Amino acid sequence: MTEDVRSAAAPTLEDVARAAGVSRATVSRVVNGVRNVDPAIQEAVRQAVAATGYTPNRAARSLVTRRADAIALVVSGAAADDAIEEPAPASAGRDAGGADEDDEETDGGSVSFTARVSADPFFGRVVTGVVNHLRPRGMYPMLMFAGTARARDEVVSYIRQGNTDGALVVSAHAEDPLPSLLTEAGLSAVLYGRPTRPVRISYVDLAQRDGARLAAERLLERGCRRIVTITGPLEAPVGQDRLTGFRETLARRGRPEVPAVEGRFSQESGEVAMARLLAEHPDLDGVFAANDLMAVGACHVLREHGRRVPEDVAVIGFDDNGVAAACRPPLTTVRQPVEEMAGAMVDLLLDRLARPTLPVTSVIYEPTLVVRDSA
Amino acid sequence: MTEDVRSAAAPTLEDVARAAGVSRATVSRVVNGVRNVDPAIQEAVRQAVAATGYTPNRAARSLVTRRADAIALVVSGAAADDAIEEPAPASAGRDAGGADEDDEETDGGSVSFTARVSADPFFGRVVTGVVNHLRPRGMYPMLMFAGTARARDEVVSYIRQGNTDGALVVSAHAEDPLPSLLTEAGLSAVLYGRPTRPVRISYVDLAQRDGARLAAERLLERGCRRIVTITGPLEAPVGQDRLTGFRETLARRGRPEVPAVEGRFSQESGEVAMARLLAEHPDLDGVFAANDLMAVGACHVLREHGRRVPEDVAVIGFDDNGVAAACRPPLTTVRQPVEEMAGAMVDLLLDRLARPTLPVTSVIYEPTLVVRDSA
DNA sequence: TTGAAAGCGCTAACAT
DNA sequence: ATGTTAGCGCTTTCAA
Repeated sequence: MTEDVRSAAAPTLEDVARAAGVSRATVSRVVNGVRNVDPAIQEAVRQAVAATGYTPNRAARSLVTRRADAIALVVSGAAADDAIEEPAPASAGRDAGGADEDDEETDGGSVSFTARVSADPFFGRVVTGVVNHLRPRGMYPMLMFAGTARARDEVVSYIRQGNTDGALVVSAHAEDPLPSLLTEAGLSAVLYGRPTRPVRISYVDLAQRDGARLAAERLLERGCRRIVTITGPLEAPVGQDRLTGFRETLARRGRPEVPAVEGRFSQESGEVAMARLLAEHPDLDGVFAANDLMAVGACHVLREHGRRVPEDVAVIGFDDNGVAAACRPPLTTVRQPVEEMAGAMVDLLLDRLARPTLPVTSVIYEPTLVVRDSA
Repeated sequence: MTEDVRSAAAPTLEDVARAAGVSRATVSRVVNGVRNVDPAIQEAVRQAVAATGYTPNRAARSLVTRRADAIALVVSGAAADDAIEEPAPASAGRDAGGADEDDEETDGGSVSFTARVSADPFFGRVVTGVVNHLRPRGMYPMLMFAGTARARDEVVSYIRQGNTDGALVVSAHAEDPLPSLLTEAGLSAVLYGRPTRPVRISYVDLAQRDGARLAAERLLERGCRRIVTITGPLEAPVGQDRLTGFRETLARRGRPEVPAVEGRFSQESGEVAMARLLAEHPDLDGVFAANDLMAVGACHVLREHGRRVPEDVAVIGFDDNGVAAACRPPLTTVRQPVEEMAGAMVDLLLDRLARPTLPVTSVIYEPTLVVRDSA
């Protein structure tokens, strides 16, 4: 009973005020860094805060400020029509032991969506970038998935209710109604990647075409004569831009024809595309895959068809995720500084929240070519 | 001015009460599903809620209930001494373009920690499992990383301040002071994986030794004569348990000697370990790697040494992450139903929060062997 | 520059 | 079964 510091109810502004011999209002001002407070008093308050171990009650603050002091990080991206989603892969029998209701709660589409998300290191990089950049500000993101129309609506209404002050959204590479929904609802949001349709919304993006150009030039330098490409989903801006940039560069160098097969950014889709390209163009000697996962798939298929990488066929990926360095051979790829870009999203959103009048902006990063062994 | 439904301040309990012709308290009761409310009135209130588009203000509710209605999902796990962390890998020059302050804000250790986290699909699976299981309950987790002592302290105090009602913690496979800190602070938490030291805390785990047994039996069945293993970090329970289970089974079958090299669960560490095992035991014909990432690394090294998998050497992994199926050859592995287990963590925590008197419990899942081509 | 006081929207006694 | 009322801890006019 000597130290009544512990386990007592959390100290309030009132307690600090009493300890410092001032009013609640003054303490509040000091805590919130408002000017016009006598330095001496300021110091006294600080002491009292330290002595009492005071820490503001967020709920109380939110109630009056009408801000949540929290932001959402939503991984979105199913097509407008969720029926397009692939069915969950048939795998070995389910294990016993637990919450089977899980399957009922999670609507079909969502399963493959989240599987895709956890399979692509890209999302992990965005998430870590955001979390790390938010941490110094004492904030943590609420993580949400919007893989189905229903989930999307829930996310929007959750945010509308003021549970978060804004949203960071990273689309799973497909046309996505979420950005529009958010802005229409008057909510602050920042995107990773430019929106499909022109929406008045801030975003962070990579100069995709420049990246594709880098890849094309590298392949050309190596003297590749028969170059092909595995694209991303063409209904998404990333897919389009990488293809366009690649083709333009090649065209300018006198190669107007570039065989292309569309992939879905998964390793498997890369394998399928590579097999097809190989069948149609047995003489190919250079491949640009629109992301690393597909490039890895391409390498596997090439090897299985007896082609050596890079001796027979040069391969270049995109992203520079961990898989690129771990691949055999290590993948030459176009690096996208995902973590930094995610950090920029945070800054953009926080700025916007601080001054809502700020205009919508976008920041574009430049890609770099990371040369390893595959090309 | 006709429809004043929109853009007016959010409707409050008061508004609903007025619309329904009852008191605030009654509306509150209905909204919160408290008994003792006349069915007719209940219906009237519901109508009013729908008509006004009312939705509770969380801040106000939290202020009085003293619950945040939010939970934390913390990915933890640096060793007690953060200095142990590896330096960030030296890679190609940094790109221009942005927030360089990021490096100053993020202390050294954290970089490699988060890199490791985003590289292992395991974490992604936990996260998606949690998010998907929480969604039907209208909740979203606040995501935090505790890769350094500082980050860890911030996480603990954030939770202590009542910003979340409890925490789900998944340790990055190493001894971790976080569980103790949390319980000592009287906070509700549930772990993924049993704690290193016996702490009175609920957790969800896999029957690790059974999983290792499955792998051992498979290798034996295939007629492997010289079996080795690449373990996980031995200071972590997972690492220990998988090794112990593996050795015990083999010993019972008359193979007391099992060469083992310790890995760190990364692909690269798997490669290094495999190379060493190959050098020391050129006659090996069966490998059990304590996770899929290391198994993939092992496959690479084996191939580079001219060994065919599975013809010359059989390889078995653990986890059944996406990489296992994508590997060449597809990996035979011990499946851990990570998403389900993450869902179980959610249930455990939510139960605990609902009835704090509930005893600490643990639920153990059974692993299954997924046979593919590598063994 | 500081203090007094009025709520923010909600829940939970308590009274009816 | 329903209503009345007293705050939860904080910010923010408004006076002084």
